[in-house]
Order: sequence, then C-alpha cells, then structure tokens
Amino acid sequence: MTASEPNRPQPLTMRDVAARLGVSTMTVSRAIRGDTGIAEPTRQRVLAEVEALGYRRNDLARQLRSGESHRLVGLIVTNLANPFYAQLAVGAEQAASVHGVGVLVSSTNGDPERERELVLDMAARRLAGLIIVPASNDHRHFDPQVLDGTPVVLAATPPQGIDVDCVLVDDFRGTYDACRKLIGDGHSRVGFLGLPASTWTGSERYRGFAAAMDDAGLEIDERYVSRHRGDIRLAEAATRRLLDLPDPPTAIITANNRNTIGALRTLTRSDAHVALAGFDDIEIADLLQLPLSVVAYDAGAVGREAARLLLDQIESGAPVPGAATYGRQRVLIPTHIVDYPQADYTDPEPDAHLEQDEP
Amino acid sequence: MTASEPNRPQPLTMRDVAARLGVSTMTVSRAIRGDTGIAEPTRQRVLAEVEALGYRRNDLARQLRSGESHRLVGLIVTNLANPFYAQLAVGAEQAASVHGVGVLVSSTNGDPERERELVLDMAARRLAGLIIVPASNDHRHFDPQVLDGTPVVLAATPPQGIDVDCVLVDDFRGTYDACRKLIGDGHSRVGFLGLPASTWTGSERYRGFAAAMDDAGLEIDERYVSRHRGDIRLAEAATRRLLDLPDPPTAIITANNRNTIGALRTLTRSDAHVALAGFDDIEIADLLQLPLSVVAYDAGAVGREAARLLLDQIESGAPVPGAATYGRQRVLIPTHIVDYPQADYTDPEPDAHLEQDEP
DNA sequence: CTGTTAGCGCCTTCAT
DNA sequence: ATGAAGGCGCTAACAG
Repeated sequence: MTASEPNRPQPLTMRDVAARLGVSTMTVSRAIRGDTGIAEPTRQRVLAEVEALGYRRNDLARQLRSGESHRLVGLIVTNLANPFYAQLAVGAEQAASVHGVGVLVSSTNGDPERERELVLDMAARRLAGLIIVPASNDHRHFDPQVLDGTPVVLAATPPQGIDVDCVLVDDFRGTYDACRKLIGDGHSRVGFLGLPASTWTGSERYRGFAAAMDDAGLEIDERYVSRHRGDIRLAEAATRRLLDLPDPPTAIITANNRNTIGALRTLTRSDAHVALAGFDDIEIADLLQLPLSVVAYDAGAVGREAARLLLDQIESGAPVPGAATYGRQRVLIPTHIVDYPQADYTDPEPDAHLEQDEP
Repeated sequence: MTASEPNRPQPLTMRDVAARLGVSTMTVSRAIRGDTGIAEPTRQRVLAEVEALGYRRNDLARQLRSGESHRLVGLIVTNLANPFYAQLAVGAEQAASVHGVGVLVSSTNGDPERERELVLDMAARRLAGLIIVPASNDHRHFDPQVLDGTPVVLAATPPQGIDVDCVLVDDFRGTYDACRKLIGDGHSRVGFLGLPASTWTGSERYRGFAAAMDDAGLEIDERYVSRHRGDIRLAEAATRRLLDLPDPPTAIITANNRNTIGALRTLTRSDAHVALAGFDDIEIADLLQLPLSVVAYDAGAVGREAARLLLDQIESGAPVPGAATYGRQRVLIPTHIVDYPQADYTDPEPDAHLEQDEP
C-alpha cells in the first residue's frame, strides 16, 4: 500500500451501488440495461441511486463479458488537414454516432509503413471495423483474414487482391467532364497535373482526361502531362515548367486540390492566360483572382457511405470472406462540374486595391 | 477438442497459444509483454507460435485486469470540417501517437446537449482523458470529479468553475495587433465582426480590438460592431449592413475564419474599398482578389500542447483537483500578423512567413 | 525461471 | 422478481 499515492478517485462499481441499496449486483445490472424481469419500483430506486452517486458502468468489463466488440471504428487517412479527408471524417463520424459508434482517426502522412502499423494496432485493439483510405496500392495488410476478422471498408480506392467493400468517387467521369468542358471552351492544348500512375485516383483521373481528349479527336502532348504526389510545391513547379514551354498549354486539369492550389499559385503570379479545372471543390473558389472550374462531389457522403457499409457488416455479424460471400459492395459517389467564373467582381480598375492602405 | 469451427473465426486466446506449446498462459503473457524473468529460448518459441497463429492479445481483457485505462483520448470539437479544428486534431493526434495513444474525435456542431452526452459517453468508455474545445461557457459537465476522474484539458477557452489545464490562443494580442496595424495604415473607422460576447474568444478578441482603439485615442462606433456565431452567411449579411451605412467603416476586423470568409464574399462582390483583417490564417489567402491581413498562429500546436498536458496528467497518475493541487497549467499559443498584399507577384517577399512551420 | 491461484467488473445461466 | 454461481481473457501476487 503506497501511502503517498494521490487519491485516484476509485471508479464506483456495481457492487458499490448494490451495497448501498441492499440488493445484488444483478438487480443493478438489470435496471441499467433496461432488462425485463425487474419490478418498476425497484428499477426506479436503482436508477435514482445511480444518478445520485454518479455511477457509470464500465464498458470494458461489459464488452469483455458479453463478447461485444468496441463500439468504435478506426478511420485511417493520409492527412486529416486536407479538407477532403476532414469532410470525409465528419461524414463517417456522423453516420457512426447515430449507432453509438465512435471514430478513432489517424493520419499516415502517406507512409505505407505507418499505415501498416496503424492497421495492426487497431485490429489488436479489437475495434469493430476499419475505414481506410489507402496510402499505397499494396492492400495485403488490410485483409480481414489477417486482422482477426476485423471488417474493412476502403474509401477512394478499390481493393486490390483482397475482398472488401469500398466507396469510390467517380474519378473517371470527373476528369472526363472537366476535360470536355475545357474542350468545349475551345481548348485543344490541355495540360494535366496528375498523381502517380500507381495509385487508383492517379490512373483513373488520367484515364478520364485521356478519354475526353480521345473522344474529341485531340492528341495528348506528353510534355503537358506530369505526375507526382499531391503536393502544393511540386504542383507549383510543374505548372511553371508547363508555362515555360515554347508552346504552353492553354488549359490545365489538376488531379486533386493540392495540385489545384499549386497551379493557382503559379498562374496567379504569372500573366499567362491559362484556363484551369481541378478535381475537388475549394471552399472559397469564388473569391479567387482567377476563374476556376472544379470537379465537385460530396466528400462527406464518402465517409457516410463507408460508415454505413461498415456498420452493415458489423451488425450483421461480420461475415468474413471465404465463409459466406455475398459479393462485396461498391458504392459510387457522383461528381459534377462547378464553374467559378470570377464574374462577381466588377471593379474596372484592378489597381485600386493597392490604394487601400491609405484611406 | 481442437474445434476449429469453419464458420466463425473465433479470436484466439492465450490459452490456445499456451496449449499448442504445452506451457501455461502466464508464460505466453510474459513473453508477449516483454516481461523479465523468462528464458530467452522460451520467449522465442512463444513469439514464433504467436506469429504463426496470428494471435493478438485482447486489449479489453488486459486493461480490465491491469486496471489501465484505454490508450485512447477523446477530442471534442464543434466542427472538424473547420480547418482550425482539423489542424488542431492533427496536432493532437501526432503528439498522442508518439505515446501509442489514439484519438477519438467527435463533433458537436455547437450543440451543448450533444457535447454533454459525448463527454459522459467517453468517460463511461473509460478513455484515458479528454481534450475539449467547449461549445458553450457552461463547463460544469467537464469536471473530472463527475467524470470518474477522467482528466480533462480544455483548448481555446479557459475553464470556468472547474479546475483543469488549458491551452489558449493569444486572442487579445491577436486582435490588438490586427487593429494596431489597421490604425497604423491610417484607418480610424474600424468595424468588428465578432463572436457572441458570452464566449471566451468572443469577449477576448473584442477586448483586443477595443484596447487598440482606445490606445490610439479612437472611439468605437457601436454601429460598426456586430456579434454572432461564426457563420459565413451571417457574416456576409453583417458586412452588407456595414457597407450600407451612410458612413461605412474603412476597415473591418473579423473574429474567426468563418467571419473572414463571409466578409470577403460581400466585399469581393461590392466595389467598396474596405481593408480587412481577420483572426485565423487562410490557406490560399495569397490567391484572393482582395488583400487580407490575418492573425496567424500554429493551430497544430494547440492540439499538440493540449495532448501533452493531458498525457502528463495521465502518466503521472492523474491527480484530481482537491487532492493534490499543483495549480493548473495554462499554455498560451502566440499569434502573429501575416499580410497577404494581394497578388502583385512580380516581387515575392516572404518575410512574413518566417514563423510558419512548413515541411 | 515457470506455474498456480485469484479476481478485475460485468453479464449469462440457472436457481429460488 | 431477485439472487448465487461462474466465467469472459488476461495478469498481479505469490508459490515452487
């Protein structure tokens, strides 16, 4: 017995409550669970005492005994600070909270090794399931069979080599429509700031771009195409290189919001007149100096649908692939083009802004 | 009796592992925990078998027996889709993950009732601690004494009526400096789009504004001051009303990023020449049509520091107020003004960004 | 070094 | 309608 231990307030147990009422712990348990087979007056007495004492049932013990898993799912994304993932997380959290399920969020910073650790750790914690936006195209470590049967749903990328549900954005259609729009506006020299071809979004979004060019009978100039991980700095530099070509493109399509911002940085600083269309909406796109078209979609819905698929599995007893295979689900979130024409501002003399410091 | 049911992959237990090696569960337990007092060859044998079987320890049972809390902390914010909270969450998550602690994130949408439910639920789940950005100024339901001793750290708002640590942003200094800057630029008719006076940030940010005006010998025109919850639409309308005054302000200060965006929407659509300074940085402020000054600070640091304070308490045995009162900690995150002079990018001059941490 | 005993807090089962 | 016994999976505390 260490005497100098600061009094860590002993969580009350059912025994404490039961003792104070002179009943058994079972009576308390039944009252709290709302179980049948307990007299109403008794239940009231118990609940009153629980309230008075501020007692709360220990979920750990309950779940251990009743064999339930945690009412907790994991969400693994590359970077929660990216608005897309933040919205996805909000959607997942809302859908889960309706079922009393919490969401444990972790960012991998795109590191597959960290992703692997996180997945294993979450499985060891006996989470009820995982929603994963994969950082790489190696999905073997997501296989529920190696995760004690922990159900898994992928988002933004379809499973490769494993058999799980997923929620996808209509990547192909998004860039296809964006490119069609630019072509419709008269552009034929269209650049593309893409993502690594090894990723699903990288290849699909490129495919949409290429298909639209092809359907319009236009050639893709390979000098206009660059691929790199979504990173503002890299996109700035890539855009710079496009502008420095002897015959630069007259329009650019970007494959995600990081690339869009990078392109905007370079374009805003140059006086080139290049049309821009980008995947992912941007909250204040209507306030930019340059007109912008975006491939918009409901990012929250990606999270909501993923949570829904996961909870369906969890509540139906998480049938593991190989046992009862229903065929996996695949939900597609549609995209649509939004134009921010930069038309609201009707100031005839842009220089006027510079005078604002002197009233 | 090796009942390997093909239907439901029942999670393996230590007994299964122990049985296959002909040892006791204690030996397995010691091997897994890295406990001393076990022969190295034995440990290797055990670990090899664990690996071969894909066994994972049940954390629920371990925590129940060892009395440890979850390696899990809760983070309660009003809206994770707000970039400020997203960055805060990333900071908290990074700091926690270093200690092997996960973060359970929940949004309240500013609803105090939901906040209350969430807090009680998280305490019942026996989380190791809570980081809370309060939705209201009623903090009674955060008192660790009514949460079974669950440690609590507040962020962005100091505790009221309870005795817990907190991490604050230098709200007063931020708006003070912003206002000084506008005054230094020659403005004397300064408007203020504030937050409800009942909130800490609402009153402090107003106080900074008022102090700067006062120090400069300027009067505050009450017609120029509005207060409402941070909401883009409300801020748009409030800005409209300011512009419609017979003698509108020549500069406006906004109290958070929602208000800043609302003001920008209205200002961008008007041809009024009103200077704008706003609390919270905005990622693409350099790409806007209008010049903007912001009160910037390291939002990630708010989360990191909050996690640090919380983990300190958790690992030191969470002394609860009333027992051993050390005096609570209060960490202040500094602010600094960043000017986005509206893209005249012929002369990039990045000295304002010196304090920003960027990979 | 390894095994035995006991019990964390709760809930399932069966008795009364 | 209530209570007594037992165990979920794991690990302190003590054997040997």
